[in-house]
Order: sequence, then structure tokens, then C-alpha cells
Amino acid sequence: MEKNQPVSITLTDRLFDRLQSAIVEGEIASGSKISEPELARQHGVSRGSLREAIGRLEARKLVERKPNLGARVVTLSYEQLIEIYQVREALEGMAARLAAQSMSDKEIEELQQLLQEHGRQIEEQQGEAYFQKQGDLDFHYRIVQGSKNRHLIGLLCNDLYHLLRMYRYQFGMRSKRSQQAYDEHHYLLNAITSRDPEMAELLMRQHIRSSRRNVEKMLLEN
Amino acid sequence: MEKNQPVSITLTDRLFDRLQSAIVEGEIASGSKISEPELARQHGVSRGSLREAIGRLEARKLVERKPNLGARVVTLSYEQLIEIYQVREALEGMAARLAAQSMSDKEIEELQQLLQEHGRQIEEQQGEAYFQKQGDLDFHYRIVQGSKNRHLIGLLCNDLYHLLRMYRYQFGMRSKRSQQAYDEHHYLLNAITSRDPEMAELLMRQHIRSSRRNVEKMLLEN
DNA sequence: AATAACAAAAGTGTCGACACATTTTTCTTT
DNA sequence: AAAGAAAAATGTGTCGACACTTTTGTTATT
Repeated sequence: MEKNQPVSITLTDRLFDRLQSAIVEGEIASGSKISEPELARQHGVSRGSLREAIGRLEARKLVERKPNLGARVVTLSYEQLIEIYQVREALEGMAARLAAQSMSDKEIEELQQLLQEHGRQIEEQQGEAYFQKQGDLDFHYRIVQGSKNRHLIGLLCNDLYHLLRMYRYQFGMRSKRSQQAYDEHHYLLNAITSRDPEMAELLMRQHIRSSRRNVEKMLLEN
Repeated sequence: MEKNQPVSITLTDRLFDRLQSAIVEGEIASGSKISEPELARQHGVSRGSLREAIGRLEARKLVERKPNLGARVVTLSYEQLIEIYQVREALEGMAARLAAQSMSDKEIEELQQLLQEHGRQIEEQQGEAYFQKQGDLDFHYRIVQGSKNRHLIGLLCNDLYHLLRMYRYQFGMRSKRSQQAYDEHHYLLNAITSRDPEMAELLMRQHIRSSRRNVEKMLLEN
């Protein structure tokens, strides 16, 4: 959530951020081909800088590139979404396990406050899904940070979460289970508070699996 | 192990491969600064191409880059190695679980043959560590492939394994436990053969944990 | 002699141009 | 008129040059 550098300094950085948002939010259609000259012109930037930005997008699996054929925005598919959830289950499960060992008492306390806040929001604005989604991400985000494992943090926060946001935007995935998610968060946080790594991992994995099942059901309705 | 494209086509690709090997094998010292003009000259290539290659190395966490300050080869540390093993445990555990569900009978059979081959090598050339390491990687590699999850495959085979190889090269990590590793592989393969995902994941995670403990012990001796 | 201010050198970020590959269009041949 | 070959157009890969930033080296001041 926080950045050391005030804002992105280099041109390529800013361009990368803009393109990433544009892709995640569907402004640049998924599956569409990217024309380097055109995009460069649109953003008033040289092709070289654009290329570096595209390279980073490729590393984050937001675009695919083939030599001499150019880059395309990644195509979303049901299968890929399932794959992402499987990776997420593995990584966040481990994150929860480590968080139970490594989070400071202060961090845990702040997380409890955050969760209370969520509880209030659920009672007040019944079914206001957006805040819930945002809150859900916040919660997971903090646990991942709490793992203190920089690799894990990078993998989840820099790579997976953006892909996941992309699916949420473009598949119109809104959770109809904020109450259940809240409960699951609660159990999980209890395990972390009592410093039980095994239980924390178990509950996190269950939580993500049930979230995945919810998504599957939702997509099959279409 | 195999590539669709016969060899890397583009200059940047080849350069990237060469640099990756050079870094992994310690030819370019870990922690050392990378001078773009010099490296470009050494490899007879323009700075632009070099920069793209460095960008990919950065995405694979083999180099770190700071705006206007340049790139350095990543610094190896005990802590980071532990972090890698934790991520590996999570991801390969999931890979084993999925492999138990998704590997074809043919793939499983080939894996059994590979393992028998390892068994023979252990009996014959007692303690020839190199082949064992190579074999170990092969075995894990195939299980990851067997998960059929492209994200997982990319994360492990493109990112983590190279980092791991780097540590093996530069920390001189040779396993003195080829017999035990072989046994653990055997149990794991049994679980996969009997299509037991739960057990497969469990055994894989134990296997990697015990491998990590071995590494810890080895490093504490220095 | 130590430090501050300044100037020179080296390094990174960005750009525009050219070379080569791919795609599209046009022209030939049957 | 359809199919194939040649040619034009578009797009990607690579390069060298310039602008700006950081580092190094020098001079001046106390």
C-alpha cells in the first residue's frame, strides 16, 4: 500500500503504471494486439520506453509477446482463473502460516481493528459489495506483509493480485458472501492471534477454496 | 527442459540466456554492480538490447535495479535462501497435489523409470553427488510439469529454480543425503501413482523441508 | 588538514533512425 | 476468377546519439 519512493520517478515507471491500470480495468481489451508505434504516440513517449514497460507487463503475465509478432494483452479464461486460485491457495496458505509466527503484536492488533471496522460496515451498509471487496484485499494484503517473506510478498502483491483484479473487473465478480468471508477472516485471525501456524494455514486455504467455489458458481450462471 | 522455439531467436533472448548463466554460475559476482556500457561492449551489443535483457533478469530477481543508480546482481544471503525454500515448499506441495490428479498414466510410468535409473546410479557410483543433484532437479521438474498448471510451472521453472541453482553453485551445496532423497522420492511417487493428492502434497512438503534442514546444517558448518 | 563548493567524468534515461521480418496489397499467370 | 508471386506497407528488433543525474576529482576557503 505504501511506497518508499514518493512517486514513480522514471518515465518507463509511470508508463508501466498507467498501462497496467488500463489493462487491469479493461480499457485496453484483453486479447487485443498492442501496436508499439500507436501506443507510443498515444502516450507521447518513444518506442524504446514503451518497450521496457511492455517487458515488465510481460513479466507480470499481463501481456504475452512473441518474437517479431508483437505483444497481445493476455486472454482471460476460466481455466486460467482456476489456476490462479490454486497458486494463491498455496502461497497465501504459506503466508498465513508465516504470519502466525512473524507478525508483531502491534500488527495483529491493527488487523483486529481493521476486521472490526469491516464488521461494522457489513451491519450498516448491507451488501455494499465494493467496500467489502476492497476490505477483503486489505485484509489479505496485510497478512501477506506479515509473513515477512519478501519473495512471497513480491509474488503475491506484485504479480498475482493484479491479475486477480483484472478478472474481478472484467468478469464482474462481486462477492455475495461478505458475511461468510468476514466470519472466515475472523477464525483465521484468531489462529494468528494464538500463534498457531498450522491452523492459520489450514483456515486460509479453506477460505480461498471457498472463495474459489463461489467464483465458479458465479461464472457458471453466465 | 525442452523449448518450442529451436533456439532463442532474438538478440535480447540470447543475451538474456548468457547473462542468466553467467550470474547463476557466479561468473558475474553476486552483489557486483553492472555497468551497462561495459557489459554491452563485452557482448558486442547495443545498450538498448542489454537493457531489455537486464529488465528480464530483474523480473526473475537475479538483479536489482534502482532508478538512476543502475543494476546490481542480487546479493545472496542465508535469510533469502530460507525464504526461497518456504515459497518452494508451498508451490511444489501444490504441484504434487495437482500432479496426483492430472498426470497421465504414461507420465507416471516414465517417472517411475526415471526413479529406477536414479536408484541404480546410487548403488553403482556411491556418492557421485553431481548426477544426484541433476536427477533431483529432473524429478521435481517433471512433477511440476505434471501439475498442468501453467502459472505454477512458470513460477517454479522460470523463476525459482534459477535462483536455487545460483545458490547451489555459489554456496557449494552438495547433498550428502542422496539415499534419503531417493527414498522420499519413492514414497512421493507412490502417493502420486495411487492418485492420492493429499498425501502427495504432504510428502512433497516434508521432502522439501528435510532438504532445507540439510542445507541449514551444511551452511552452519561454515 | 579538513571541508565546502564547484567542475569534469561517467552512467543512466530517453529518443529518433535504420535494418530486417511479417503482413497486406497489387500484379501476373493459368 | 482463383491462385500464386512480386512489391509495397506496416511493425518489430537493434543501434547510436543526446539529455539529465550521479559520482568522481579538483580547487578554494576556514
